[in-house]
Amino acid sequence: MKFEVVTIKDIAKALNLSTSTVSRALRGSYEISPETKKLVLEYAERMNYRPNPIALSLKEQRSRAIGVVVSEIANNFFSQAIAGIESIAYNRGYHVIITQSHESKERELVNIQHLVSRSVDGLLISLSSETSDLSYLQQLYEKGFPVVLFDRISNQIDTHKVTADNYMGAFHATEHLIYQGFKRIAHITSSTHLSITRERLQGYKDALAKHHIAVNENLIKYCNHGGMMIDEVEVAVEDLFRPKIKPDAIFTAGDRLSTICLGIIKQKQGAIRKAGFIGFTNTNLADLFSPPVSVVRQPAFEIGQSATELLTSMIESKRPVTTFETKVLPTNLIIRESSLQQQD
Amino acid sequence: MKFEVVTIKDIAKALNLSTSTVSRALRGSYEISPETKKLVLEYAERMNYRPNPIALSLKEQRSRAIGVVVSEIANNFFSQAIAGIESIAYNRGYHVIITQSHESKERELVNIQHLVSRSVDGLLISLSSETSDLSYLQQLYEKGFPVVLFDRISNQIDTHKVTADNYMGAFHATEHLIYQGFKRIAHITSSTHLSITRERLQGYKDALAKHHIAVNENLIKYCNHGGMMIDEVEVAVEDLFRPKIKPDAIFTAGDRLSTICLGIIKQKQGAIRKAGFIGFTNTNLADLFSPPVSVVRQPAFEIGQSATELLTSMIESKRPVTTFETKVLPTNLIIRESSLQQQD
DNA sequence: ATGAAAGCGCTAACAC
DNA sequence: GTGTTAGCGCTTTCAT
Repeated sequence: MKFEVVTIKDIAKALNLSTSTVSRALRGSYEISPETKKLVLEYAERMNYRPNPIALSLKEQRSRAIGVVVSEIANNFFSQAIAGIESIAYNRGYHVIITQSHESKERELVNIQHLVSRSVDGLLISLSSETSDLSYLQQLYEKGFPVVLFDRISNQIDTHKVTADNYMGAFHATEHLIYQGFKRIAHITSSTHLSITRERLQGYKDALAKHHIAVNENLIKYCNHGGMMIDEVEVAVEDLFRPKIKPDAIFTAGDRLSTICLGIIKQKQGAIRKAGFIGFTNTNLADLFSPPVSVVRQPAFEIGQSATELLTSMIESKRPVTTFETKVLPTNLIIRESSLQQQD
Repeated sequence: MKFEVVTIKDIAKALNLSTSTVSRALRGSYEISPETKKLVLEYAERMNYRPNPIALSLKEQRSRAIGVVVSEIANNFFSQAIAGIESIAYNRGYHVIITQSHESKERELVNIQHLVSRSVDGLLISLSSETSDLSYLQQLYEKGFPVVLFDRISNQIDTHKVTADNYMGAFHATEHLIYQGFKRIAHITSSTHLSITRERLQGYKDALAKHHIAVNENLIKYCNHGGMMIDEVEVAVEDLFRPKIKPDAIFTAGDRLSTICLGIIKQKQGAIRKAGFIGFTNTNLADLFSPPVSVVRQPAFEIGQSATELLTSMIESKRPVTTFETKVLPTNLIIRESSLQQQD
């Protein structure tokens, strides 16, 4: 069952022209006489003709659509990044198709394959926390398929990349805690497969080192599902606070991790409540928390925009692109109550 | 530039068969000899053959994909609903294409047209707050195109619909405030174009009526952009608290509206702080707020699931579907501190 | 059991 | 300036 859409053929028949003439008239070819052109255009308008993008994709092997793969749209960072992606894509004439990997490498692969076979013209990817083997993506990129990595990137692939300055973001957050007088700063982060994990971890460690605080591996907890499983975070927090000597501050490395961790802390009350807290998150609600929460905020919208600009320029480039850039955008340290030393 | 994908033609050539034989072998037709079948299947496997979905869509006028149009994915209700949609769609073999209207009726229309012309097999729509004229959608539905409305529905179209019980949700929220002793309960809501606005408003009014409290139109504020524009909400809150006699409680009718409103209240301090508060929102962070915020929570995931089940059954139905159901799922009133009467 | 050919909607090289 | 034709990848009728 099809929904009676007008095709070029219908117009041609109605106007006693050939399909090619109609096609040419529609796209304003100079070879067509003004009268015919007018005739066709008006009729098409009247019949509400719309070119069939599927036929176009099949013919031209392109779709004027770009595919996006993120782990989770219910994540402030990603929904803001997607807004940035759409803002650029739409006024360059691209549609945006959003898919989620839910931090699963299989799902990520399925999504990528589906998007590619649907002839998206390029891909914007933030890797799942499970992904360590990028060979599939690598093959794609070697065949010249335009891919831009953002947020969670990888050096296994040589292409354009856009991320926040995770290292400095973590460094400044940690240093801020140190300046506040915290001594035993815990770090809760996700899988070390992720570039963002490694960068933030390094920033944390280097800040400690700068201030002559020894890194204590017991104060670093890895939640490999990045907050997708609450239990994992709960165990991490419990582990952190079980020993006699407890951390006096927590620094979390991700959106979900931060909010889940705050929830657990709130629930557990007691000693934990008193620890300082700062986390990477793009929530707009941090102000509303009790206490208001200090955060490292990423320029999510701008990251989305920048990645999309690079992608569309790759797509539209005549010659294969061979030199790539990695854009690193500064993060924003927003200090609220949660990371201040309490005077009691 | 295409990415060297194997086509049926390639296989046919390599195996000295016709494309039709290969096609049939691939789909396991009984007319093909076991040997040929085996040969083809193995070769296809080896070459990593994947049918081209675009060609299939063009041929079959269907795509095994469903389109989703929501106002904003950066909204807890919608991202949860989308998770529900995906959970059903994927194991019925459908892909999900997500688009956002950003509460703009033009954008909504563009998205719908794009999805339809891309041959999605059906549409899951939550209307934008600007949408009042559904004639385009109506045409679609009259041609037999499967559409299911969810959350923000309309009686202009006779099809399957799934929503939360907005009326009762609002009724109970309001009644709860009344039981707490609040007398001047304000209601901040969005455009009356939206079904959810009207239903929640009615629930609010009826609860007041039941308890013999006169409805005061000055206590009802309409933010036509549903919280997309902060200013609008700010003006509403200011209007509410400018008069000498101020409201003693606020009941907000939407996700964004609720959180923005809380932000404004927090910022303004003073008298407003003391008002009771409850709002429709699906945020998981309400517990973390100060004070913890009472909410009306919608079964977003289940709404998404249910809508998708109805849609796929419509898509797969042999005969045109003529009787439709409207599913109404109960909301969940979660009482925390913000809506309790303070004893001071 | 297999092949040839048409057709889904569109464009473009090649006539005339 | 306009028409004819082939082809994008696939399925399917119709021959054989």
